[in-house]
Amino acid sequence: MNVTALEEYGLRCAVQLASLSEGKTLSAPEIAEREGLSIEYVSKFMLLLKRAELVRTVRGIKGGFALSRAPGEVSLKEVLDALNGRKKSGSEFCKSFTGKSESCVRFGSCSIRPFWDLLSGYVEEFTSRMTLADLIRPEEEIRDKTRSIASDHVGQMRKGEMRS
Amino acid sequence: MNVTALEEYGLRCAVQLASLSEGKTLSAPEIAEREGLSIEYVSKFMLLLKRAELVRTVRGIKGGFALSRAPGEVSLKEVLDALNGRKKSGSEFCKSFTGKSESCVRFGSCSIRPFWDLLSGYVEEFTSRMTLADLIRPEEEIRDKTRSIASDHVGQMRKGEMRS
DNA sequence: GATAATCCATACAAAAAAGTATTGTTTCAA
DNA sequence: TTGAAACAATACTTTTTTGTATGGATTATC
Repeated sequence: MNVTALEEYGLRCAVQLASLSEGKTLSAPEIAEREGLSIEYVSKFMLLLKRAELVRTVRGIKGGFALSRAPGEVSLKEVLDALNGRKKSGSEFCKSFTGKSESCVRFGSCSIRPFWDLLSGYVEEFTSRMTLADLIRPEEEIRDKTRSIASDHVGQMRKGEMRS
Repeated sequence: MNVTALEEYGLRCAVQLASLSEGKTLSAPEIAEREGLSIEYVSKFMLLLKRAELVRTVRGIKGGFALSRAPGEVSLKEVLDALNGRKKSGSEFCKSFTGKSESCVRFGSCSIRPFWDLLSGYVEEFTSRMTLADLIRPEEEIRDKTRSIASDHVGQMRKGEMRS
């Protein structure tokens, strides 16, 4: 259960853009410098984010990258999904669920499915509600928001219980 | 943010052992059959679990594997850690924290560290408290326990707030 | 325009993960 | 005591991920 390089570095690059003032852009060399990554590698991430339309670009000399939406409107889940290029994310946590049911040996009665579903449910909610804007705020505030999300999640599980 | 093959398949094999009655063992061919995996592959997982002393083995014909402790005493975190062989797990979620601080470009002020820490804190708590015995109980009960863990987690974050 | 700095795209190389094969050791049972 | 079935260990192959290199397109500036 780990974070891929693409996710980690790509997200960090996206955060760099979040603290950019309106109208400005940041070039790949600048981002690479700030994050200690190669320019080529950064370019690769940014291309993925651009294709997902999370980032807009200005070409030519003096060009660069900027978020195409306000940082508060971009969830971490969107960024992570874009970087993973639609392979697997969020609730599609486990290999037992690659889309086709044959990929899961005991699709109907997978011993670990309930576990994954419950864990990934939280992860998905957390990443969906946390935005790029949140990441550039003081740690204390990130913590507050996390508590709020976790608290809501408990509430949702209670509702689910009643429904059943 | 994905689950490795080792984690998924290895955990499923461990769960097979959890529903085994006292004194019995399950052979690699049997586990492989039940999980739809190759015998060689299953053997690989089991070796890791044995080395972590989570599993005991009986050699020779009629041999096999069994949990070395009661299923309720084996946390999923222990199993997952054993399968990952001490690479990275739990709170050491992100690549920025591979042990040596140089591996993180901006160690003191990593933009995504607070986020990872908060998310992985939940994951760690969840996997630490959930046991192999839990996974073979009805989904409803797994859900109940999850809610309980999540609820405690919110409480702990509140305490953390007061402390600061 | 020419030039330089940038994005764009894809191809390539290296490393890690996933999965298989093989060889050896143990032990039951005929 | 011999054969078969199982664990033990490691080597090997394939696939995926990670990271680099290269060639082209775009545009500000001189």
